[in-house]
Amino acid sequence: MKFEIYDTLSRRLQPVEPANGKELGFYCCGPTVYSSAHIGNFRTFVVQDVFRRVAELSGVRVKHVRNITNVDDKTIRVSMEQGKSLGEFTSFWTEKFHRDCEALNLLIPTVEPGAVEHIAEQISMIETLMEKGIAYQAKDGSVFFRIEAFPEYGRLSGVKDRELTTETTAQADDEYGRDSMADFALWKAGKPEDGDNVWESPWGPGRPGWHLECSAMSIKYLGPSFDVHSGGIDLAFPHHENEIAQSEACTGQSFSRLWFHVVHLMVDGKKMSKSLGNMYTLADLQEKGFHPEEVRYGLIAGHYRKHLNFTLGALEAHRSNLQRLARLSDLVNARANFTPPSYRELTKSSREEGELGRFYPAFVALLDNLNVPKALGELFRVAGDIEKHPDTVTQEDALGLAVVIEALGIKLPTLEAADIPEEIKALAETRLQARADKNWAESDRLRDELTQRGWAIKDVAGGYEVEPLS
RNA sequence: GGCGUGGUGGCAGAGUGGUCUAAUGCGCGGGAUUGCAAAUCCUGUUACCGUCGGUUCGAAUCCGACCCACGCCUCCA
Repeated sequence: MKFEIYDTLSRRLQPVEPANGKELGFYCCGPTVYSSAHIGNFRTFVVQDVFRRVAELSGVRVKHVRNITNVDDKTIRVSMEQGKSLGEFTSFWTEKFHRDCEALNLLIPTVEPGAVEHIAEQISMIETLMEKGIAYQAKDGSVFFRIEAFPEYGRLSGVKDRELTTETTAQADDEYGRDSMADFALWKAGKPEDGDNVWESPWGPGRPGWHLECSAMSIKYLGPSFDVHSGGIDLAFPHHENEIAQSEACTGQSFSRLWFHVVHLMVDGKKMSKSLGNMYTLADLQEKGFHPEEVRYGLIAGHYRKHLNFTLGALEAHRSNLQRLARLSDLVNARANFTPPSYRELTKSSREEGELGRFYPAFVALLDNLNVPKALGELFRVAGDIEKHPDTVTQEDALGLAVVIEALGIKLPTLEAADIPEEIKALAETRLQARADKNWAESDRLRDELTQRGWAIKDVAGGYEVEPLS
């Protein structure tokens, strides 16, 4: 079975394989670093991470490029409001983003270029487009891409003749002096409110348009024509449409071969929005006592091409699933006398049927357009069999489980005891004695006290186990 | 208005012509265990698949209409 993904461009499943036969060029539109990314943003990044893992575990080498948008209207505006330099401001949020990525067990991209470090490349693309007569400078000094000059425009999103259909176009012609309202900015002329955040260019001081950075950086690191480009569904139009137009017009070659888009996350059945107060960040959820692994599980638990309804209740359910998987993994590895190889090690070969034992169907579900829910179903179905008949575990089962868990990027909770503070230990010991004395009232009182202090106690044969309540 | 996606049990979420009275997880019921719990284990939990028609020997799965929800339509993943 080959890895296939639904391609927005051709509107059908397409095999995921490198055109050059060696390495898959994979570009993801990264975050704009002006605040904490929210879980909706992370749904996209986590799905892209699973995509990469599945590709690598099926034997495809991946060059993963994900940009950081560290110069745009918002980063400039907010940094100015806070009286910080753009660099200082965006570094802060970039680091925050990296910490969240790590917590969510995202693989680090092969290259993570920042827009502001690639202004020269962007200017060079604009120059080419100017030479070809596809770009023009408007009266306010900005440079625009002439959509008329690119007849293919609209292929990805199916949007055509947009100026006739949008309401916003009817009003407000020409604040910038564009030839057509549909034309988009390649270079934005500097304005007084931009402060020092302007760069020199042949068209005067200003900054690159947002769409351009992805074209410039993907072409720089993956070449004019590469394999896969991905982002949130909202980016399909206009961002990706514009990327295709400017890139292909500039290089004369076809841009990304495949496109896959991740559908938006809903929270409690509604679109996330500031006014509804349901725009969770990872930190928000951690404050509520949830672990990043549970959040990751929640973000992949629905198929990426459908709305995912994210709820706190579901998050609680995931905790027990993760614990069950951890127990299963221990059981399987012990039975098969198997030590799970590292992720790196696992990606060194492709996966054939038979090699993954009973977990092969779960992996196949992932190869089939990243069907994570189906994969989880298959995973738990086999889990049930194994729990009932542990003696049937094989080497292949053990490898299969390891591969599937790595493909999903699931970090299993450790089953070992956490560090227990002395006073908690003392309470537990006292309770053990009370139980030995059959002093149930005292024993229950001590259990309540432990609970109040945030610890759960379980009685096991001849002793107890304590663990932090989460 | 244009383009697009989806409506499956208490919740989440697979399933795209027959083995579907529909996977899986959570929840819930019963039992074992426990001083009582928790955790764990066993066991049960019969959704007719938005509505109405149509095609077919046969549809959750195909077609049509309608209802509803959601997304994109200039910088929001």
